[in-house]
Amino acid sequence: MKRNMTDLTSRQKIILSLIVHEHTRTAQPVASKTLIEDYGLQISSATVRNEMNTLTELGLIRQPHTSAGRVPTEEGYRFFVSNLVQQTTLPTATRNTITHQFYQSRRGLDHWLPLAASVLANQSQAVSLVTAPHSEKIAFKHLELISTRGSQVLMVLVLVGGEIRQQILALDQVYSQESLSRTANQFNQDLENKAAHQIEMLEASADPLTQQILAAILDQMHLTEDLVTGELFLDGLSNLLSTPEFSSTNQDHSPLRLLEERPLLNDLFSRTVLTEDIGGVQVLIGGEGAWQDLRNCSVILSRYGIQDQLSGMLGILGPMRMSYGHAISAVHFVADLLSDLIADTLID
Amino acid sequence: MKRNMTDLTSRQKIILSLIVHEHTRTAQPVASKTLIEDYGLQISSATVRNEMNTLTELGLIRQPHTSAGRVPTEEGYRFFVSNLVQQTTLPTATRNTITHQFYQSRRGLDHWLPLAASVLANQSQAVSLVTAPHSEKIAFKHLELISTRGSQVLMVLVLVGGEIRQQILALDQVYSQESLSRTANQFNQDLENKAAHQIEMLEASADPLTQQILAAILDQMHLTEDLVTGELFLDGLSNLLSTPEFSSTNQDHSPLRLLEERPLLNDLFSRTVLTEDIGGVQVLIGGEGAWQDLRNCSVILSRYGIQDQLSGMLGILGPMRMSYGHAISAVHFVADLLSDLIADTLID
DNA sequence: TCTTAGCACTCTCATATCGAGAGTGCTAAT
DNA sequence: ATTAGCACTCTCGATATGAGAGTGCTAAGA
Repeated sequence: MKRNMTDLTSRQKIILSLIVHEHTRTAQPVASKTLIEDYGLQISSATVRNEMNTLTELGLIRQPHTSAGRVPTEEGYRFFVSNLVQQTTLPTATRNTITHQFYQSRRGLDHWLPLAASVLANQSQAVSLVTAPHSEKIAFKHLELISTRGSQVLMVLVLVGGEIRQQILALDQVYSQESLSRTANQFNQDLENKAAHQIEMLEASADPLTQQILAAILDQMHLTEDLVTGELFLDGLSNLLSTPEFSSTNQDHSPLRLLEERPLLNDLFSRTVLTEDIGGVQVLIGGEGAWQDLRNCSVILSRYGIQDQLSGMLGILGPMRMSYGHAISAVHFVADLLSDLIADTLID
Repeated sequence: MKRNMTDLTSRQKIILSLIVHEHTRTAQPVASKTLIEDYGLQISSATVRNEMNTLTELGLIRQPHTSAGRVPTEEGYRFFVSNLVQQTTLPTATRNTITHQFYQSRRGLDHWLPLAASVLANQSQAVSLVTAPHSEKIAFKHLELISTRGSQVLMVLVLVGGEIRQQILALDQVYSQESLSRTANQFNQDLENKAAHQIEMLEASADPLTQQILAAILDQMHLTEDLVTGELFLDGLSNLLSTPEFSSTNQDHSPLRLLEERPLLNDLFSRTVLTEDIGGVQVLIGGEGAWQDLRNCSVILSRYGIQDQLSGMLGILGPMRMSYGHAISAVHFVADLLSDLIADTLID
């Protein structure tokens, strides 16, 4: 039973908003009296209680026990996020500070991604996660073969989009750096911008070195890989742990399992933001029935990068009681910022 | 007041060992009766109590309150680790399983390091941490310049040891891939195996492209960088959190701060294993007075890699109450294993 | 019909009390 | 030196109690 805008009077919306806001602040059930005192409502507490009753019947809030204040339910948060949350943009000062940090740091994803994680964690006071971006269409850009010791060779493969793969190859015999370079250059001429299936259709060479390298290249390109095979940047773990939801005795660390187990993360990503276009922010409240581990958590995710070329995921994971307005803005802003930075340095 | 082997009778040593063992198992204070019942000691509980008294006076164990069993003190653990811990090698079956996992996985650090972290976490039931290895003497091995878009160039710099640095350069004008390759090849001939200070002494070139690239190379090589600037692999966080020490209400998440803040980690590393030769395992119990954050934790660290060439750190962080024998063996074994693997694929 | 003052009612939480049980330290006997 | 026996101490869970918070309901007022 999905509620929409029109099911609630504007006063009910205000009260729900205030409950969410106050509960987010204090982590305590919210009493009718608190509402009129702290927010200066021009109605009596009895009226507020009546409205609360209605909201409770609608399943948007609940009382932990008979004589306690109210707490938003999962549904309540969903309604709030869908219909009531405002301020979809970060304060200008904050935006400037963050932007500054990015442009001040050394150029390159290896600095930007941890920074993004750190910014997200600080802004949201939750755990942040950022995956390295991943080429969407995997195509050959450049190859380099570096002789190391004996028959061992370091292969550096650059894909269109800028992803770099490295691998140590044990070849059948010792080759000179010269012949390695010659072979690499040949590949660079022949394979530029070609995808794996195009490369496979090319005529096979008789040269054993070429054969071995080609096999390795295709091998690397076929590692279509899950989204989070690459690096994953986490930050703000202590934020999550110091939250009352996790400190209380009824310990439940299952949300953290999600962060440690790549398959779970992959599942989460592929069933949410992966289906979205870049730029859209998705909010998952309480696991949405699908992720038992996220029972008491909310996740805010976005894809970033360049559509159809290079993209990654970023987002935050926090207790269900969180500042959705701010958190969503932060995720949105950082995703856009990273996308812009990547666009500036895209390798195509 | 440092105790050594000879300060304790052999029976006292046995009792201390048993207390450590039992407490590690149950996380509870150990009673004299438990000891004789569960471990079949041929003496009475009263005798055990007398010995316990002595050990208490020596500061090796303590009682949480008047009528409770005994718990090892920090000092007690230190004595145990220094003098009593046995079995410095993992069971053969375990060793084989682990080795198999490594040789079965795809070749390369990017697979080995996370695997090492995972193995350590599983074996120790604690948090594991593994840093990517780092060249000890930074020297030029190979350079590649790849034209991307406009005046932007992707620079891939391979250092002796196999470390790969990449950077996007914004050059003063557009250069053809051909001239980029020519310049790169020139560098490859001139700079092979040279360290930064040797490169600086070379005669400056008048060519603007060469100048820009050289500056970027030196810039990268001068990033002497802290040890853990590179990737850091963590695993087993949930192990630590599900431990009674962390679940209890007297929450203290400070140990986790250590894992999130690079400067702290750097400090820890540089003041411990960095001073050791590769292969030695260091055990820090209760922060050893220097790290307040580690008050109730123990850390077992080792350096791995190739002496004077390429090395990284790995280890575990767990509650002070841990299976030191097993944990130390695990750290030792994984470090050696990684060192061997790296030796096989070293780029020199 | 909507609002609100007033009040009884319920439930939590902090505090105090209590007894059982665990485990010790000590003493005296072996 | 060891140990049986016992008094003693302290924790911990159970039980009781009272204050206070917050509600729901009722009846009066707008």
